[in-house]
Amino acid sequence: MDFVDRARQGWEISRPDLDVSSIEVMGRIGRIGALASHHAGRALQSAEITRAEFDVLCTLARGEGPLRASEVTAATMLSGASTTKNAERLVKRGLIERLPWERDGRVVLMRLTAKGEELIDREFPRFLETDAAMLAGLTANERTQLAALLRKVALTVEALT
Amino acid sequence: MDFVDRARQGWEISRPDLDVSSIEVMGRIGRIGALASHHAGRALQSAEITRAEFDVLCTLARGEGPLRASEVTAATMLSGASTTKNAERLVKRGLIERLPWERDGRVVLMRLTAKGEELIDREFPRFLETDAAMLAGLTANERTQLAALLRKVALTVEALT
DNA sequence: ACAATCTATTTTACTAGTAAAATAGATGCT
DNA sequence: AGCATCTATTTTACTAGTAAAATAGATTGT
Repeated sequence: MDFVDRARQGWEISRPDLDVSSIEVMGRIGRIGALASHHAGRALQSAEITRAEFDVLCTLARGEGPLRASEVTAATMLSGASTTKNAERLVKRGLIERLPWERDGRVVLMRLTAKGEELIDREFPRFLETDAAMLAGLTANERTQLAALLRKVALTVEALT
Repeated sequence: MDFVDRARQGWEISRPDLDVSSIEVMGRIGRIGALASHHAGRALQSAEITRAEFDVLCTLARGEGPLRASEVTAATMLSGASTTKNAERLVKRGLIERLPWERDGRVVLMRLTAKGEELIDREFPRFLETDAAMLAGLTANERTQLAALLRKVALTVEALT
């Protein structure tokens, strides 16, 4: 009995006429996402960094070369204002640097510093381990299947504007 | 090519030694969850209600009878302080009411008003429809499979404290 | 019974995130 | 070229969420 089984049971009793089957997938995605995010947040406290800041660093770490602020905004799914604030905090901590872009003076490029790279080298593998631990209940085959199904959903959802 | 395919490609180039396969599942869960949540938030603007407030109302709607504030806190995964604030806003809008519990004076019970029930009757089916639309790319069989796999993950993750 | 302790919720003080306005640079049209 | 328009980022003013302290009621041990 997971959280969604209990929720579904509740709806069955209070609104038996509704077809709530979509929560079997979407409700679990929301719940697992929130739990995983809380977990990661707690794990990152030792690095004195927030989940959002870690997301920014990961985005930069996996990008080829510096990224525009707007690219970071798109990847993190936060507002542009948030990107400015996160960037300020990360610059202050010496984890990233901002550079102008000579081809367009409006653009601000963001890049990891050596210290930022180190933080990712240290924290990202730990992050991957906790993520992997959450999939411990599945066989390799099930993981592949699950990834493929989620990929289909992701493509549908990303297409909805 | 969804968001995670691009992220994975990035890691492959910048950190080819790391096994980032867990993001195939966990990264997509996070991404789909965030997109779905943004979507729902936008849809609820017409009802002048936030996602968090809607979650509180749904929790109460599917519960049998009034729920304790602490039960709402557990279900929404927000802090107790947030439950107090959300409850205040919802009481002010006449969508819920707070009652004392005679068996324990510390406890505050929360219950939907008729107006709150109406809002759920109106908005929850619309919410289910958008959720269902996100699964449009899957066959009925795939949906069942996906739900079963996510259920396993949910049970693992919920067990991690 | 009553002091110490525990528990549920609220309050306080603060941090993070946002929408909309402001700023500054680029582009297009004549 | 020059003015209107568009675009990228930052600033401002505000809302939502939180941790920790405060409050108030319950429980336990003597």
